Amino acid sequence: MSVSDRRARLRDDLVAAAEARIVEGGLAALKARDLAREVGCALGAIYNVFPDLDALILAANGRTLSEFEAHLDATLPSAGEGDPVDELVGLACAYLDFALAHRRRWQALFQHRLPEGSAIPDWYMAQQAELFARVEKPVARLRPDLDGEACALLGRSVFSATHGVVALGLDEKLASLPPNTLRAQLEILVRAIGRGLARA
Amino acid sequence: MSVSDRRARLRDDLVAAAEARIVEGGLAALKARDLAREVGCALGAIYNVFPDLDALILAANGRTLSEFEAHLDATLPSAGEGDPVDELVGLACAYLDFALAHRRRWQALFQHRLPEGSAIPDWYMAQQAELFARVEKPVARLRPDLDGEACALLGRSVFSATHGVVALGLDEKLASLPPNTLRAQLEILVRAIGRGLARA
DNA sequence: CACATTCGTGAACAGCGTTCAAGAGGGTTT
DNA sequence: AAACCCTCTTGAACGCTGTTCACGAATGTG
Repeated sequence: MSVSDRRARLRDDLVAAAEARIVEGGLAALKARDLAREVGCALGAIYNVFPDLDALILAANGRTLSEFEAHLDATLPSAGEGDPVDELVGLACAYLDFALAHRRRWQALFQHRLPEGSAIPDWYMAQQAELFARVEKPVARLRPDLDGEACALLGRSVFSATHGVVALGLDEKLASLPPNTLRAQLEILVRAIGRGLARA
Repeated sequence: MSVSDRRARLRDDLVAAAEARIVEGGLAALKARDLAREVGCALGAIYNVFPDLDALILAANGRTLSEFEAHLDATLPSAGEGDPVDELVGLACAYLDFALAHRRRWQALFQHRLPEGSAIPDWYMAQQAELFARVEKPVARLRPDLDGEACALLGRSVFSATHGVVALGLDEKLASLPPNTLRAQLEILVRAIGRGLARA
């Protein structure tokens, strides 16, 4: 086996182990020594593949983002056909479903902060942008009068609002809501946003 | 000076020092040894006043919440008089203004997580509930047909949506928006929510 | 087969939150 | 005033963290 093959293998194993630790105990449970033991490598070997643990977490979060996009493709195959408001509600519910199904990994997405000053990789930014684009499309159909940039901003805001409702709804620090209640609230709110945005 | 006076003094000094550290470098910059040096006490003395640093952070965050309520009282003195939608927009803008003016302390409010399993103090939950109540009132005026619980839930959801727009709008991980752009988006979205909720 | 270079290794380092045995101090009783 | 007790204060020490680095092994090359 070549060197770069082993490297790639170790990389995948580490990301998988990181995901497992996140699923089991959240971001706080991700420890370098645990990972090394779990994948059967030396402690220092981690730092041959990733510059630091933040980069490893970013890789794991990238996988979560990809999985969420796959989830959207699977549950919302007919995008761009029906009522734009219904589509926004569908996107929001899909977001909630994914958060509920992969709670810890979803939490890790925004719980993780990079140390002051270090930049987010371009590939990660691009993955986030793809998500915003999904929301942007129905917004553009809802408001054909707005230009591209306005739609992009509005799409981001609608995503942000959705995220806020889900994030605070599941937050244990705020006494998290039962899934059914939360889903009902989300639907009410996103539908209100859609209706409120429809006619300027 | 009595013992409990010194204790109270140390407590206040520690919370003030914690706030200063948060303002200067965020939650991550809050270190026990720095605090001890700053207030001129021994390292262990911190743990005579607070069970751990989480409790100290909670105390600092409690002060931030109180300050935000004072900010609301100061900038929105005439609550319950005008258009409920305008009031929601005013609350949202006040939230944004506070977040901009006290960015690091505001971030600390929700960036901080308690270690798995430990409970949030009642006084902290109560302070959060007061905030939700502020949003609940205009929601109730907007929708007199809803009962108290429905209004409480909806108020929480409107707050969550507002928070989401502000939080992701200022998030460096997402390329944070300029304040003016963010304020415009927030106004558009909250107004849409208000209009969308108005007529069921 | 010999060499050069790269990689894997885990002990070591610096820093963290938290603890605790020991000593100092204030409050109460004699 | 003196002796006592108990609480508070102290900072060294503990266990854990992410990260580094000199060293030995292993790989690719001439």
